[in-house]
Amino acid sequence: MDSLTEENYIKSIYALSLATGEVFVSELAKKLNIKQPSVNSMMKRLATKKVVAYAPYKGIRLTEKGKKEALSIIRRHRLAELFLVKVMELGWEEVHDIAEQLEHVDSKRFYSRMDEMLNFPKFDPHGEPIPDSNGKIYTQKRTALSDLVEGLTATIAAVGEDEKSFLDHLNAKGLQIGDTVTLKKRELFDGSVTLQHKSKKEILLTHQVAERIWVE
Amino acid sequence: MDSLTEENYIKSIYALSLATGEVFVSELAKKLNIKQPSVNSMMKRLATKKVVAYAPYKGIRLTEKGKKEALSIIRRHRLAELFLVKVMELGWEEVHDIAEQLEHVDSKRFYSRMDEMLNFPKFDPHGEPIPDSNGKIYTQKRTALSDLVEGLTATIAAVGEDEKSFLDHLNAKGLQIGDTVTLKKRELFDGSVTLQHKSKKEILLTHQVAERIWVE
DNA sequence: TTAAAAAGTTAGACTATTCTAACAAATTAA
DNA sequence: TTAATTTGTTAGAATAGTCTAACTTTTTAA
Ligand SMILES: [Mn+2]
Ligand SMILES: [Mn+2]
Ligand SMILES: [Mn+2]
Ligand SMILES: [Mn+2]
Repeated sequence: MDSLTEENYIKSIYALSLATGEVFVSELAKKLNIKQPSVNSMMKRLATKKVVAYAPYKGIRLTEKGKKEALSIIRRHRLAELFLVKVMELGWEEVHDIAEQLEHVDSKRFYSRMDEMLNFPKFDPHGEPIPDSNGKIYTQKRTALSDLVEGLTATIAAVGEDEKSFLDHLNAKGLQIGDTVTLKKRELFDGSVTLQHKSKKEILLTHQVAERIWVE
Repeated sequence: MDSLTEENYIKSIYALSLATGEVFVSELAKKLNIKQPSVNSMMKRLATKKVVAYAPYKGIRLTEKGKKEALSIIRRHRLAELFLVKVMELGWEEVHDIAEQLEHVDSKRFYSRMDEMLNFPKFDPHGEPIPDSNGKIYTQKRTALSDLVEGLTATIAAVGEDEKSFLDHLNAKGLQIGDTVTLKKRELFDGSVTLQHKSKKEILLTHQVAERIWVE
């Protein structure tokens, strides 16, 4: 079994390698807020455990075993987040930090009961897909709200971040998963967008925020 | 803040010192399944943190601060166990191991929501009192089923152990918290007892089992 | 194609936990 | 009240994680 620390490394490697399949020591170090030499020695350890493929000066990539483990951790994290929102009625902005801890709980029963109580859900409270128990995960290219064509209407499907500060911001703007928005105007100068919201209100979002909202 | 390891020491010290107020290095070592020198060095550390009062060759005792921390951990453990049984519908025999992990989750919200959902419960699934958020805990002398006078009828209030193997045994015997039993006969030879159960069945328990069941 | 700059490694050190071996104090038994 | 036996402590070592300092390789820019 992996330690909590190892699980966190694996999860981060998975997230960072989604785009290109590989990650660099420097990226991992920044993401985990630790120094490069620490990452370097952990990679040697994970390589010994056959979780990553790693050769000096080359990028890091998860092995099939490593991917399986990553998806299992992500499954637990997202299932926990949804449970906290649906069953325990916490806000979508306060569940990530708790799920960071619950994802390391070692108990098949705990998670299978969550899964049952939530009726085998497919998405977490932030719209992210929940891998199934075999590690299969729903994926499809998504459109960022910042790239939506002017004049078009779309539905908010997911948010690309679940940090409290970002979600507090969306709460303040009155935006939620499932909301329908129409892109009224995109400023050429700074990429900020003005939305027409179902609430009839016009909402202004900076590019930084709009690019973290996925629509379909 | 205390580490998970420190929390486990504190909880064990509390449990072992209930009777006399103090614990010995050897007892703690046995309970935690670690060697005496490890306990010794941890006691030095906890003494520095003012969690225990400790002098070489003298017993260990929790300070007021240590007791508060112990009760807070026990509260989280028991709240979690009850939540797992009442909300997640797990069996009383399978919740202890999960609660051992959940008790270390650092989140006021998580526990206050459990408390609310359970309507501020006073007892856990094993009949043990749940300390309130100020650390107050209900206590009263209890009678062991093994000490019940022959012929008397009583109600099972709690079980003194929540290990799966013990609870599986009670499940097999058909005994639960709240059940009314009459002590039909106590064998002088081995202290085993025969009960008349509400289910009309007669149940035979060894002394070892009967002394771990509290009645009132 | 050199010279910076960036990225990655090694070496050595430190904290948290725990262990074994060896020694000391306290308790128990003869 | 000696001699065992039990309990507790010290010393020294090991593993998991991390860090800083000092290189080494790669990459980027000039
Ligand atoms: Mn999350
Ligand atoms: Mn999420
Ligand atoms: Mn328990
Ligand atoms: Mn219990």
